[in-house]
Amino acid sequence: MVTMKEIAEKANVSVATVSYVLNENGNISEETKKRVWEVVKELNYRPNHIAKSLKMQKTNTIGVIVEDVTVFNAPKIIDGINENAEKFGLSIILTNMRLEKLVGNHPTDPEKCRPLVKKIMDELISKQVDGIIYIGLHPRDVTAIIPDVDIPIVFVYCYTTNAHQHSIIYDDQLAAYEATNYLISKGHERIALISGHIDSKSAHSRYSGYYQSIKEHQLAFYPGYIKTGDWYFDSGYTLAKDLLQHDNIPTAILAMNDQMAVGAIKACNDLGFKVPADISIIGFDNREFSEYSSPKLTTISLPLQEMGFLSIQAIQDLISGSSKTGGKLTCELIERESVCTPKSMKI
Amino acid sequence: MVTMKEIAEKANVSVATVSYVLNENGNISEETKKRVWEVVKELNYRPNHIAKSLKMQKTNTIGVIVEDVTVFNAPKIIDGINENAEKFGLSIILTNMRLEKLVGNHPTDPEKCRPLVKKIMDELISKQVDGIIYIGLHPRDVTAIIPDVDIPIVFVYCYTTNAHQHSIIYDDQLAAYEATNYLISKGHERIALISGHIDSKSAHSRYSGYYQSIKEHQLAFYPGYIKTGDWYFDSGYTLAKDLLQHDNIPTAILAMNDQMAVGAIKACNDLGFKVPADISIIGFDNREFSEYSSPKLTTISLPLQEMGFLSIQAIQDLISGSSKTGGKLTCELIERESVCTPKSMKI
DNA sequence: TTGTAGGCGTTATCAC
DNA sequence: GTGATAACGCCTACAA
Repeated sequence: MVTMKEIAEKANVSVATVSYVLNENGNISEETKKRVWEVVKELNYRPNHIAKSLKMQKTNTIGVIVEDVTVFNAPKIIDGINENAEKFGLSIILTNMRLEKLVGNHPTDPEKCRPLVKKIMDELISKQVDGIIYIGLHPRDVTAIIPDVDIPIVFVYCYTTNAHQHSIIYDDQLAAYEATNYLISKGHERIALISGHIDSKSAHSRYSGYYQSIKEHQLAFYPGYIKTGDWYFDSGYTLAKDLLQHDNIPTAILAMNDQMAVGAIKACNDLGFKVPADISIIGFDNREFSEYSSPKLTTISLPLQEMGFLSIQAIQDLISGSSKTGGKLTCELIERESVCTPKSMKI
Repeated sequence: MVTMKEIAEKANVSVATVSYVLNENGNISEETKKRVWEVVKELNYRPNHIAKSLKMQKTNTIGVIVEDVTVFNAPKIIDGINENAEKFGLSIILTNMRLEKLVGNHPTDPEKCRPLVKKIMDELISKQVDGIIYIGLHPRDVTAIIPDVDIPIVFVYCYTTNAHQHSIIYDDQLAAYEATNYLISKGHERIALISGHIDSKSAHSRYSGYYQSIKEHQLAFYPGYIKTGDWYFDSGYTLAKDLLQHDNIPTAILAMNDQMAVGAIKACNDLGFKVPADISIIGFDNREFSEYSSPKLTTISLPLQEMGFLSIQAIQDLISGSSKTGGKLTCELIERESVCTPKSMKI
């Protein structure tokens, strides 16, 4: 490895001078500058960030902890982080907890997770990262999992109740509210809901949004229209069948994720209902496969890339001590082919 | 930040002694060890990896360059990297080139890419990474893109002709060969192929595998059964329609990726052919959505996680100078619902 | 305008 | 058994 010392010798100056010209501070004559730069190019010198970090007590590096990279939200969030990190000249050390492999789809047990997170954070702090971004597997309160460390942390796709830490989340309730509004605006009055696990924060918020819209439009609320699934395809399939095999069939179904929505589409097909002619279906999450269903699924897109992008801004704010505004991000409705005006409304 | 010096003072020993007990080398009395450890716990000391790296001239860190994290292959490869990196005690610095955003789906222009890669590699080398893993967007020769640097590099999901660098790839030809064999074993004799871009290395290899199988089984080779698409859903749809609206309709279609396979399924449905009863369809890549199609798509699974896992092994071999065995990884056939025995064979 | 020297937190050599 | 002390590569007062 070529060092400043070697540059200095070859250019007949001191290391200090080399440092000055490299960092473009200090008062150095054009003459010397030129000579130093020539040697730098010639020897293909690359500054040693490790040494610099040690001296400066700053690494310009952010530790990113992902609960699981293979989960659908992670890549886009990471992409957003990268995009903005580059603008700030920050590097990313990525640690993947592989949580889904470790605990499966079960609710994450704080007692098991905490030591894991603690170990990873200690490691990151040892590496002198300037801050940490923590990307959750699903939206939930992770306060109980996070050890008490003295370093800026920003949570993405999950949140904490610690006031001095920031959380970047999106507005589940608003999204479900708008999805329901959209259905109503198309003329639907009998709208069923296929929910995810009832103990899930998201499911709860999305339900609230649905309910809010129904009430605001003074539509009848049928408890029988609320079905609770488990987020998976099969539950969407069986619950939709349920809905379609009883009296008072709904004209539209709002599913709380795309898997269940696609399952619902299959149920309709199997039972001889056409989507969307006979029944409209709307999903949630805008997963990649929602574009490949027949009909293509109308759904809600989550602001994942934006969340990643903002998390870098937030961590910078935390590091530099400037105050930070909160606020939830909003989702976007993606209109495709699985929703239309109900039959009864048609001319 | 608490340092060894502070530990030393509080424990009434020298820094050297602290170092000895922390690293468990040197001959230190149990007495002193105990005293030092107590202070370490008490002050919650964390070693400074930056200082250590500087001294040891080794960071135990691998730079991972991903051409695009949001592309389907990346998360699983990264997951494999993480899994094995943890076992070796290695950290990962992740850099995302975001290539797809920058150059789109066009063939990557070496003249544009090279400076980009050069910049990223210089940055990584400045950070003193012990080696670099480069994850490609799609399988291709990236030799022209890679600057000449003196650090171990392993390529994943792409390859180079440089002898001193390793590439981790899977066997496209074998996979297509086996997919075709599978169709033939089910009794199919008229098997059409929906190919990707003809200038793609993968498309070429997969075609070879298909051809090899047809020939080995002494089946007739109809050039009219070979259709060239562009990897997207729509091309699968229109090309399958082509195939089904002319004479001598095939009994099975091998599509070179899942998007086109799903497009082909839709074409069959629209034309009144049942999948798989009238026509069998097999895809490639085992994308997430292949599980949500109706019928569920039979396809080829790529060993992505394994490739990531092995890349860490390979980079370690390169770093430690031990020789390394090459060899392509094999894919796995995922049997689902889109293939069955052709009608003519049924009782 | 340039050079000297101290120090960032470690490890390791040598002396005691 | 333990302690000084010199690096590792860089930055930056301060001196010249």
